[in-house]
Amino acid sequence: MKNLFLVNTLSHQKELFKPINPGHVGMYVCGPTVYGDAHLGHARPGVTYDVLQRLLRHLGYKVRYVRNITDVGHLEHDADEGEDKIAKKARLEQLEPMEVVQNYTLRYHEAMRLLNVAPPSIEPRASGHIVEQIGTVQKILDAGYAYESNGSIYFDVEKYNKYYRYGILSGRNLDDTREGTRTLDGQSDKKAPYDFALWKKAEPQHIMKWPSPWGEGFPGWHLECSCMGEKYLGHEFDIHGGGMDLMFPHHECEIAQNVASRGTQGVHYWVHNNMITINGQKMGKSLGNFITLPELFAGNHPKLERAYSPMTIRFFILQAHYRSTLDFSNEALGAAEKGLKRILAAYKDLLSLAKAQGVESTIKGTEGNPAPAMVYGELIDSVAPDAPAEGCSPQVAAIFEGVYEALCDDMNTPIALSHLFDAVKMINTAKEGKGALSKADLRTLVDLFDNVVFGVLALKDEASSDGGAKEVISGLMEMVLEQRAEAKAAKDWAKSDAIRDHLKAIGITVKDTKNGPEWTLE
RNA sequence: GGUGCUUUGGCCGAGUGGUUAGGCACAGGUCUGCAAAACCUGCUACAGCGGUUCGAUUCUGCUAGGCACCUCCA
Repeated sequence: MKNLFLVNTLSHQKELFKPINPGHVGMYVCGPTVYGDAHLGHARPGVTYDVLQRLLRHLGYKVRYVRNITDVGHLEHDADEGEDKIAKKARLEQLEPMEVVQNYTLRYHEAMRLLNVAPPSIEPRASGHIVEQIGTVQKILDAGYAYESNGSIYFDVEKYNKYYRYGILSGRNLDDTREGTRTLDGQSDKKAPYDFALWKKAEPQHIMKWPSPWGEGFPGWHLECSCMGEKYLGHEFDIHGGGMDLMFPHHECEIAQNVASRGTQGVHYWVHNNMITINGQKMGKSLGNFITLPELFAGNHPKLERAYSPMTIRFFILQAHYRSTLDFSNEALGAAEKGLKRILAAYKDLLSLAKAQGVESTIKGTEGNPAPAMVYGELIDSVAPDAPAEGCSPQVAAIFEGVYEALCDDMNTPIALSHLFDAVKMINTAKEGKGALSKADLRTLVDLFDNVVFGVLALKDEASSDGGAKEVISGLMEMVLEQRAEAKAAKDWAKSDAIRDHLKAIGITVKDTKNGPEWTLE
């Protein structure tokens, strides 16, 4: 099994990944708060941790991937006087809170499906784990790290910090936090401004509330991840992922809660993805500068010159390292679209070159689009081979090694892609008849594309996934191109160009090659 | 104010103490009835000023700009 290295936020260093239980990985990722459509920023962790779980599986690990849905307890503005986000949205739209949750959860799932993000093994909801959360609050109270105040329970950061370090993840100490925390107007029930709510008392008019030993209320936001992580992955588990903006206070609080309730930090590797920016600024809800995924796919947003397909978005994200910021622009997305197209076109050529030498793809799925199944446990058919096929050329072997080395080096997808583009060039050269690829080379490359491009990076050819209609179109195209060939043979250029132009207008591009015409849809 | 990160060619974006990232765009060429694609060639950058070094884009100091978190945010 190849060694995987990950940058652990706890140490700020690249560390060799060693799972708690050999061969098994428990991974928890903070999912969305479902009170609005997912935007481009949400696509980043979606894709990043999708690649991570696919990579882990491809490396031979059995993975339990938990990604939550936050459907309650997310306070707005501040933990004191705030209002539950879901409840507020429900009030505005005159809906049951769970209607809002259901609607946006389904829309989130659809956006992730389009991005070819495989569903997690478990997708727990905060509202379904109220009992567990009350239990954790009680444990923290019993341990003496929380206090009750006016029907709410707060975490006693000051006391916790006496025995442990609050700020271990984000690298700050309590004094810094003390200085930086604003003095909030209005009466607060908290002893200190940096204390955070574990359980919040619900006002009579509050619509989302549950009974508890401390009266009717709802859980604090940070609590759900502690509880659900523990419930499904155990006291300690391997990887916890999320956006960098969640590092403080969310993940910091999570660690404090874990230590206070179960005596362990709970997580071995903290992985944080960076933000997507627009004009150099973070794309975020509060800034109002976000573009939702449905808007991107449809092209209906003032900042968009046109629509961009889900795979373009996925490729765009993969072209940057997950820990770097990534700046949105129409130009960058256009470039991503072309690059992706180039890789997919090369794969088709690779398959025909390979077929000529009796080498076939071993991946299930339709030819030219072996998109892996979206079913848990069936993401990737094969485990990463240790070496390229016996007898392959040094150049191809170098690509093989380079791709896996990059992926295992803190998921360096841009470097992996750069090696794959080297392969693209080799394939194109071979197609031109200017270079030859041996049977072993072809075997190595086909496997590499199947395993990495379609398996781990999970790109897919969106155009050729129409199923039944595809065969009808193929038949029609054969007929049309025959007509055009006749026109060409008679040197009736006007007619042959007219056919080509007409096809182009309906989204079919025809290219004349040495081996006859080729066509692609969209 | 506190903490941390960052500044790469027309754009996006990797990386390194001395050797080509890659993609997109652009220019010239090959091929083609034309077009497209592909291939070949060219474009060779690392904010500014010092320091360490035989040598720094890469280490270090300062300056300037940018960003993130400290409040909800992926």
